[in-house]
Amino acid sequence: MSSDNPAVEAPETRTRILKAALHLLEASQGRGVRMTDIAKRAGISRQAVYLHFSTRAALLIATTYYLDELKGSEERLVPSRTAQTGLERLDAFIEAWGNYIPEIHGIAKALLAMRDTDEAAAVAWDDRMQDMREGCEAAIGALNRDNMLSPDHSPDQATDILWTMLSVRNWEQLTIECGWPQERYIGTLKSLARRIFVVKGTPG
Amino acid sequence: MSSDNPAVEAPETRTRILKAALHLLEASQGRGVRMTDIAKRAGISRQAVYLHFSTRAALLIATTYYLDELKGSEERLVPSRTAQTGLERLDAFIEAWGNYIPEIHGIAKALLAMRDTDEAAAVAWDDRMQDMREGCEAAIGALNRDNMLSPDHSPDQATDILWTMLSVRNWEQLTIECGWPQERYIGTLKSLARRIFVVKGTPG
DNA sequence: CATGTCAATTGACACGGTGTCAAGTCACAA
DNA sequence: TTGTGACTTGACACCGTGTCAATTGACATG
Repeated sequence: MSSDNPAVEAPETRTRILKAALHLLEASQGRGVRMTDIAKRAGISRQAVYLHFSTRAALLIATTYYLDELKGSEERLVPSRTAQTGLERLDAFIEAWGNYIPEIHGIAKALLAMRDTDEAAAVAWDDRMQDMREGCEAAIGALNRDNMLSPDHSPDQATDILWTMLSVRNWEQLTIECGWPQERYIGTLKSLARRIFVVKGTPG
Repeated sequence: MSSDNPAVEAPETRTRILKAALHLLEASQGRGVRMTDIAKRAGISRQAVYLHFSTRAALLIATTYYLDELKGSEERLVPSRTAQTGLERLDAFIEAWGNYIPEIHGIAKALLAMRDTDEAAAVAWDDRMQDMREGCEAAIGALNRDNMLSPDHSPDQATDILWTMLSVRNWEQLTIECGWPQERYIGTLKSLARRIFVVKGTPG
């Protein structure tokens, strides 16, 4: 055993590796983190890392799960899921996901960089994005049930658009490249989403 | 001499390399194209490529200029620049750029992949994106001059948003991942832009 | 004809990063 | 005592980029 699955095993070292990876990825925004660096920071030899994770991609993927656990990615969605109206749900989802991005940005970027060359990394990333997409779908669906979804878009297309709006790349571009503070990012995305998806005028 | 600048030199081989690079990058959507492959397709040795381009990044950058020349990136902007109203200008710009993306996608993706690790590639890419941004700025400016820009956004912020909407990544996501046909991409982006940027109701 | 120059060739090599393998150490347990 | 399991060290293979030296062949100029 001793591999990439979430089996219970001597936790000590394994989690020390995950912590190390996480720290380095966050600190460097996901760029230029080698197996050597992670091992060094975990206080073990590079080869020992491979005793726990068969591959760099496997380690990165495991790191995302570790992160989710740490940061409670699930609990964050509660407000969105319990929202009464579609509008509230949309807002709550944008807020939950939008504020999660900066926390996962380092590891996300590293995974994203491997996506083009590494099959496993691609699958893992696409999985995560599929999860996120389900949130979008649910928010759009709630809006639709309230008869608040603009007739300009089918639910499917609206989901595609919201999903794209909320991509990690767009967050990067707006906050890092354009220099927007996080609050403005959240605020603007909420208002854009309302403007795009919510029916104009008051529904009959 | 014989390097990365656009100086005139024995064209034959140099352009054969560029053609080869272009072809491979387009065919593979920018993934997994090595110096060896390019050399082979150009019918020369790998080392000979370095007689013309000092570095892989330099070659990719030169390829973008070659592409622009081939596809007439400048002429494409004429309709946008000569548009009478801000609205027309916005539409024309989205159409011009949006239809240019699929043609540059292969090389764009390759350059984008190097952006994180290669300084020169990063600068080159950011340059191109800055050019594109100027188009966004001009379109928003024209809208503003017509008093058609929604008061929800300052011209600067509107430019940031349009620039982000029109990113290559977003095109990728909508067309490739979501499976949108190109026409729908163009149509939807036009209508989104109107909805986001154009003042609601008729201006007083 | 001799000379030089220039593009290109071949073959070898360094570097950096990932992943593998073999042998050895050290602690803890049956 | 013997094993077992986690870990170490050191060496090595693979890949792709970039470099270097020596050679070839064509073409031009004296």
